Amino acid sequence: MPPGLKDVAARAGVSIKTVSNVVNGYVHVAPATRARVQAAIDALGYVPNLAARQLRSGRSGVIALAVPELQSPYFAEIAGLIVQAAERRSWTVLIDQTDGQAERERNLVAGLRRHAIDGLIFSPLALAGEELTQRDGTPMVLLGERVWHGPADHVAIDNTAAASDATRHLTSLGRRRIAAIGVQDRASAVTAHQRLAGYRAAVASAGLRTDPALEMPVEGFHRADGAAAMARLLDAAEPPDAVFCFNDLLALGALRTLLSRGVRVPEDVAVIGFDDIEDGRFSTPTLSTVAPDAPRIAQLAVDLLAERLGDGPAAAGAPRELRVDHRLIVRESTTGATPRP
Amino acid sequence: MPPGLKDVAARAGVSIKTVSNVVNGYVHVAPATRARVQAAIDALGYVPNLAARQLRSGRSGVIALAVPELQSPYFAEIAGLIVQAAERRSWTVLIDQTDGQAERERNLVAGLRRHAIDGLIFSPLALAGEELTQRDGTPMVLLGERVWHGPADHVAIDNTAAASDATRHLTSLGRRRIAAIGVQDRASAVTAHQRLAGYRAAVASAGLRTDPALEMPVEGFHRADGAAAMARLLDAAEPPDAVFCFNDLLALGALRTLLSRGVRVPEDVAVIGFDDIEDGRFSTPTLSTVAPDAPRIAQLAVDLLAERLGDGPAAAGAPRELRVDHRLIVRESTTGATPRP
DNA sequence: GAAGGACTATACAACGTTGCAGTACTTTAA
DNA sequence: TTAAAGTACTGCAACGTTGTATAGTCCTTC
Repeated sequence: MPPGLKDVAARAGVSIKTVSNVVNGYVHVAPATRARVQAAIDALGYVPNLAARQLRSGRSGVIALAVPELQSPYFAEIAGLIVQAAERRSWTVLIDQTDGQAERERNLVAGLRRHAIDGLIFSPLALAGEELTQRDGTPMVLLGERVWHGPADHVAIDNTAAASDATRHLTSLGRRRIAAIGVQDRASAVTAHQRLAGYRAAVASAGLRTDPALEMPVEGFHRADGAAAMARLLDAAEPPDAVFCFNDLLALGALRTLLSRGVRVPEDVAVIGFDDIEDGRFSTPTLSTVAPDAPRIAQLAVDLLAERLGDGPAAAGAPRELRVDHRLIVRESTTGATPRP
Repeated sequence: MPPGLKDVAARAGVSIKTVSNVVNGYVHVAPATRARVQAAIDALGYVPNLAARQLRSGRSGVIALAVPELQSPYFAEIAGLIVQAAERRSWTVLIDQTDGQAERERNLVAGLRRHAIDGLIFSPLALAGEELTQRDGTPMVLLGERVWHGPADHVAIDNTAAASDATRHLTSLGRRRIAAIGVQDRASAVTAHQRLAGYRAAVASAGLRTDPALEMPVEGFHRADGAAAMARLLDAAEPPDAVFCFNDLLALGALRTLLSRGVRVPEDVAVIGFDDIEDGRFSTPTLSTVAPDAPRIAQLAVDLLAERLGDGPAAAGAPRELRVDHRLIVRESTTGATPRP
């Protein structure tokens, strides 16, 4: 049985409440008393019981982070960064994997964990729009989604602009038949819609014709999906001379198909991805991509949540929409080999 | 203010304890009463307060998983699998990233989270041996480490045998100068030591001479470390004709260096890794590797913890050591191109 | 026809913590 | 000189839940 305030109090010869005051850094405690209590705490190895503290205060010090899947390097990176940012506020992060299942996402939003968490940082995949209304009062910050006048704060890059940047990079290299891999029909696939819109805009503004045959739908956003989509593109009547993939995993899959069929990258087909995951820096060829400012996304998400959780005046305001920078990273898959590392 | 048992009880016209009994599925509740209580629960949207429950029962329903880093695909996969396995027992998993820092690992073992978690699944990197003694009573299961008569259960593959299998695959292809990438000096790097031992054993049993110049040390186990180590090998007087990398990330980094220098894989240098991460199935060439039975590792770790947490007789027994299977996966990086996918 | 058992429901006390109110003493201000 | 303000500490209640004890009812069974 681990020691409680009671045991510390008995050993130090003070009341329970005084020990509590010492633990919580209350100012009006005589130095001598404080030292005595602290000695007892150290001697017994007292650690506050968080459950009891939460029961009293209503705060758990735990926030949840819900992502579609941790296996995806981009989400793994975001998760790591958010954990770091939360640590600076001495919060613990509970990571929830939704696998993109609407049911699980709905549970989260409905507040399944209710009492257990103080706030939620959520990267939705299956849900969008009004479905994302947090039913109970738990503060929520959304990642990577622009919810149409949604009730929650959110942090995201400008997906449309970023997709345009990537596509424009391809047109600026003189490519004429530029394919897109990553199209999704589902109304909730907002990110895919935005990237498609950005792609189309850039294609059109380069004076090229958009061609439905070049817009490849995918089931998921994994390497296998990218590989399969690329195979279909190569088997078509008029194969593309460049591909914009909606994330790096798709791009790496596409790369695999191209190389295994002897298609030269970037000479025959240029490839650009999205996310700047580590894999793309070591693939052959290395992968051009669009890099969101992930550390900033993480920091802002945690900061926004902190504001909502604070007791200050900013706690309850209108939902805020924060935009984070992105930048184009040019590597071998679009411009060819660079000098050896 | 969310409703509590009290509110449900008032609405259903029963005592608080009866509601508690319904919630916990106690059998001796009259069907009519049960229905009335359930209706009240649904109407009010009652959700049990986990903090209060934990305070009473001492159990939080949360286990912690501590891994060096989530960015590493292997750990991300393990984490996902453990979360799934834990879910079947309706446990929540709190993921802790140690970044391989001894200080953080010590904190975990010392029981920093004490009251908050029921058990710990731990993949140590910086700590080994007696340092891994769990100070407070929290049950712990270790992953991937054989702690010398350590006090905790652990689950691991036979690293030495697996490393031998990988190396033997290279010798069986007729390779004569086989390098190893991933050597680590630190006494706590048990996994690296075991894989090195397996490598040496296989080299020796093939009648080849072990050569210190072929055993490449690394700082970490990332792509960049593999790339740098491979560069050093290629710059040496007698470059190898095959490389066994202690994990797939190192191998992918090595692959990058080889290909960017125009070295053919596997014709000039064969490469094999360890872990079977998804990246290796889509790299060019695809990566031969050793695949631990990760789902089984996850399942066993959770099962062991469950036994320790159970009130049954098995709760307190001698530490157990469970061995999990592995298998060799041969792909292009050792045997050349396969028919197109 | 009475004793024993199964069934249904309740009351009360804890789990460990903190907010609030209160006591006793000391210092400052009018 | 006395009221007011400040300091140092204590005691009690409450957060929401569940284990134990208890009490009444109904059904067996000898």
